Amino acid sequence: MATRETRDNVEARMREAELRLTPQRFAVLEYLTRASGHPTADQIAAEINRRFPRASRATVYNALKALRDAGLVREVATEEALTRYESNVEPHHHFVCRSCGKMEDVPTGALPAPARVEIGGGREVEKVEVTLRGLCGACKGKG
Amino acid sequence: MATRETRDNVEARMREAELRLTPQRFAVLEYLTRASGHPTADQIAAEINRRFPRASRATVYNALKALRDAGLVREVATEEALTRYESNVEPHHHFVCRSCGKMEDVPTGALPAPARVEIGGGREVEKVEVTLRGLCGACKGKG
DNA sequence: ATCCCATTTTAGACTTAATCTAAACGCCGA
DNA sequence: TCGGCGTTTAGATTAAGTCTAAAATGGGAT
Repeated sequence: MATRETRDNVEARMREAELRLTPQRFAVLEYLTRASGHPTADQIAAEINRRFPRASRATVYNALKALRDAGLVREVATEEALTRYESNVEPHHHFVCRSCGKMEDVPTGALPAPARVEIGGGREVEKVEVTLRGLCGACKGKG
Repeated sequence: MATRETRDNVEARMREAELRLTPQRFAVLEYLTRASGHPTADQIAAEINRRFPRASRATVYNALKALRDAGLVREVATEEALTRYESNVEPHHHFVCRSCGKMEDVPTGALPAPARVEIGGGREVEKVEVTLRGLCGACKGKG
């Protein structure tokens, strides 16, 4: 259940971001604020549809896009999707250019990421993925 | 062009992994060995189809799966796919359980990942994503 | 309070990555 | 060489996400 405080806070954040306060958009942010996990767009759509049975997929994606652009929510990619392959199986990191999409290898030595990681919580870390994002040399030159 | 050395090396790696040496599978690994980038399954399929016009998508995916299971190729997820959302926009890392798929936040302080990164090559790093993968406490308990 | 209109929502078709299926094929050990 | 079983094939299917055009509406202007 959304508390009064949560509702007011969500509303304030949306006003501050100069986002039009539609009920659907509001519901998306309100749900994400109290959701403990990292819901997928589908899970969010299911929740929104409980209150707005006619809400379409596009509405949810539109809302998420607007909230993301406003810096109110964050997107996190998971591995269950478009995949790239390489035969270099030695440990290394990746740099992905946000302009041209090119992916480049980055030697492990370039970053102080540890081989063994202990984060507690009874979890067993098997591997660490580090992805750097930004502009590659070529795209940076083009302005 | 594949050199004789490359072909022999690819063949040896497949034999060592006890993988049946089909021409299509061979071509996939051979292509990945000389490909400098990080091709997608589609790009790999296009290349394979130049030599095997009747090769189907499933063949490419089967080959990649077999090579991945044998440790000869690595899969790298990119951001262009299934996305999860959260309203926590403060910097932090993620732990993803390979058994139940649950994603959990990991405080930045738990890892020595730097806020600013310099990797050279004229590239401008705008953000660093760190994803830890393994077994969560609950799944570890279930054996 | 009402009007207006740019923004947003809606329904559903469309795109694309990846998986599944069942039948035909072919690698490789005996 | 032969035969079994793993692999390939063609095409249907699933699923995430995008697109479109028409209808609805938030919120500033009057």
